[in-house]
Amino acid sequence: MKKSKKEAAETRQRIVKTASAEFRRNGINGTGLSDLMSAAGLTHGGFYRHFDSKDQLVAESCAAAVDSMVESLTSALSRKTKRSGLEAVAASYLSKEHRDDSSGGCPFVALGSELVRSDDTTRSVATDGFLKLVDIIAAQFSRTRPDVAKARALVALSTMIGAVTLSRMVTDSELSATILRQTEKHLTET
Amino acid sequence: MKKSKKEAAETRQRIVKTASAEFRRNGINGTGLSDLMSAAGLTHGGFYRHFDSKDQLVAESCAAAVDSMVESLTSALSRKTKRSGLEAVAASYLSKEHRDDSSGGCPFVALGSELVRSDDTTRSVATDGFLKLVDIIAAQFSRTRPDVAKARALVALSTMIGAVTLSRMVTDSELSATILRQTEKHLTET
DNA sequence: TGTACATCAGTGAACGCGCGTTCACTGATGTAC
DNA sequence: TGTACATCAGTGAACGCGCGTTCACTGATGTAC
Repeated sequence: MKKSKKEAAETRQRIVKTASAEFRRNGINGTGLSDLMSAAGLTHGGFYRHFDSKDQLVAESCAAAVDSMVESLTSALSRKTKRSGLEAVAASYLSKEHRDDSSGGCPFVALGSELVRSDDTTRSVATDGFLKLVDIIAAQFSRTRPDVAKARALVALSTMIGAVTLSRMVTDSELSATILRQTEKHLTET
Repeated sequence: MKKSKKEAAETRQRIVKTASAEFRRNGINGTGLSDLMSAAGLTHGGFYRHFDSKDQLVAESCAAAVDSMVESLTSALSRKTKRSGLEAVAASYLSKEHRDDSSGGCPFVALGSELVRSDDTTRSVATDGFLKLVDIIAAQFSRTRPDVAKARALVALSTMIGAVTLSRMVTDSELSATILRQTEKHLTET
């Protein structure tokens, strides 16, 4: 049953991609390796041919989720439907589509409080990922001193992460929409 | 071994209070009923004399955590060391003390992504609690129209919740401090 | 190029463990007469 | 007020279950000659 090196590498990639979505959908604690491997079309016994532990997969799938987020923001910026870069990012990040797409959305929202309790490797990966997103946003403040731009980006990202988290938590759908709308308005006006 | 009604009520209250801290410290999934009951000075078998399920305790301890947060903000406001109410709230909420006190701090930070996946009862409790905090902050914008004040409070709270979550997640302590400081600065200047 | 053999991706069963929940039991509390 | 009895808070052992991890095994792949 051995697969070729190429196939094995593809399998590994598929596990990471599946995990990246499943962890964001059900949480890290809420996703068992058995379910996860089934979702990737495999049996759970093979997991340890690719990874040393669940923690290692968590770290790698967190990095993958950040990468998809970088792509998403870059794509929102390239469409340029808004006046400023921050407006384009905010419109995309604070959309109902993002709120309703936990498995494809921002890992800091989907996994926020779980990442805080993760091991150092995962938290390092998350920190690097956070800084990547900060840089993308800071680059939009082209007429601002770099350190000020970074500070503004830091705060804008914190605001958006908090807002989407709350918009998902709240049971009142009108309140949920208000949180997104008012946050977008606030970021747009600043 | 039966205890008096008064003692039983005290025990129940003690379990909720302990749970409220333990859930915030280790997460909901990370806190077993057995450990929790030990922390409250009891054996785990007695749990179901007081609660129908773990979920019920989660909901009640979330409400208790919100109450303690209401107290904390009210106290910060009464001290009046700052120029405005929002500044007083921000200074307290965005302090290193709050960042480093997960078990005594804001449940939306400590449990954010877990609350999103909790049952409807808990999410309702969380929603009510969120609105309580919003009202406290909105009341500080006394010279503003009520709906505008509420909107501003909504955004300010989202910002603070996102910022403290990230300041706890990040592995770089300087970055962590920067997130808190810049967010406070931003809220203070607005 | 062809053959013999080592490698190792993937399978499926099993491991110990801690989880939430249940239950028989104890004995002080609270109630009925 | 005193006594007999029901109640039920708390104990400690046990339940089934799913978790992360391990392992013997299979057989196609990759390598050495």
